[in-house]
Amino acid sequence: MIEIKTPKDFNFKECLVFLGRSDQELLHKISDGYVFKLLKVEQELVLLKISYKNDALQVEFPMGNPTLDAQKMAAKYVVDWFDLDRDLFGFFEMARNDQMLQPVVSKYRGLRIIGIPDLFEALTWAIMGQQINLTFAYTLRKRFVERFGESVTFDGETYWLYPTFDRIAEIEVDTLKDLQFTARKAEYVIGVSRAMVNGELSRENLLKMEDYQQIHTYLTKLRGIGSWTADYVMMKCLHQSAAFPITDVGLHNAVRIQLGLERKPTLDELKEMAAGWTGWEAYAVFYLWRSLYV
DNA sequence: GTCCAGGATACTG
DNA sequence: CAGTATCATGGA
Repeated sequence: MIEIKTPKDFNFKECLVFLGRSDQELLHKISDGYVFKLLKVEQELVLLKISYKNDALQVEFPMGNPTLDAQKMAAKYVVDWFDLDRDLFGFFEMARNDQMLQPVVSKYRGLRIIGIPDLFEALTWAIMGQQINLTFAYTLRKRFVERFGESVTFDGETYWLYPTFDRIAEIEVDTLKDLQFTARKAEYVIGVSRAMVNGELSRENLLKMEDYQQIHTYLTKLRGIGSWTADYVMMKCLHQSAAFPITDVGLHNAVRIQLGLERKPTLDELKEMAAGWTGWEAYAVFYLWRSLYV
């Protein structure tokens, strides 16, 4: 077992609410306060059993202890997944004086952006979610994972890995259409896979840029990646706290509900509301999304 | 049956 | 350049 110290403002229960938002989720399981997550590190399958105790995440390895290197990689994944390296003080200070964020932040304080550390997963999940409702997006993802992902069954439970880009790079559009992807989405997903096989597109390369605008411009040049998808990926995978998917329908609904509006806010109204969020847009959006899950 | 979903692109005037 | 059609299915 390893122990990962959590920062001062960390609320595991709130993170669990987010992780448990879909009953079609198969990339992790939540049971009795534990999160189970299968990873492949250093060529070995590693099952994590994560809980929270004594201001730390406790990570157990039910399938047996992996090598020390693999344990380190797993710990890195967890830090990344729960955004543990971030100091949220600035966000809370900003939100304190924001009429819309204040109640949301006080309600869910300690929630962190639950990320998607794998770039391929972040990009393709975002593509799957374009234009359709979340329920159907999860249906698509479930089929995608069950068809192309690797799995292991342990103690009566089956755990899945997200498919890899080299696997998807070699399939055809029609194969994804069978899973009810639109032809366009199938092309986008396969296109992204092939760009990653080339090595031109990688998380490492994107993180080297370390400038919001440069990453955004690079991503939106890829077919199927518009502004919303670029911001979503920067927010969920690249730790860009200034990423702002301002056209997001979920954001619009959350704002409408928070402000008691009968209609959705306009783009100009959103820009005005968010004027003070500078540098914390991603967290503002994530907390507003959280407000939609009861 | 109608309308809208965690949008993006191709086409039209 | 802005506006419109298309995708393709599920859930309310």
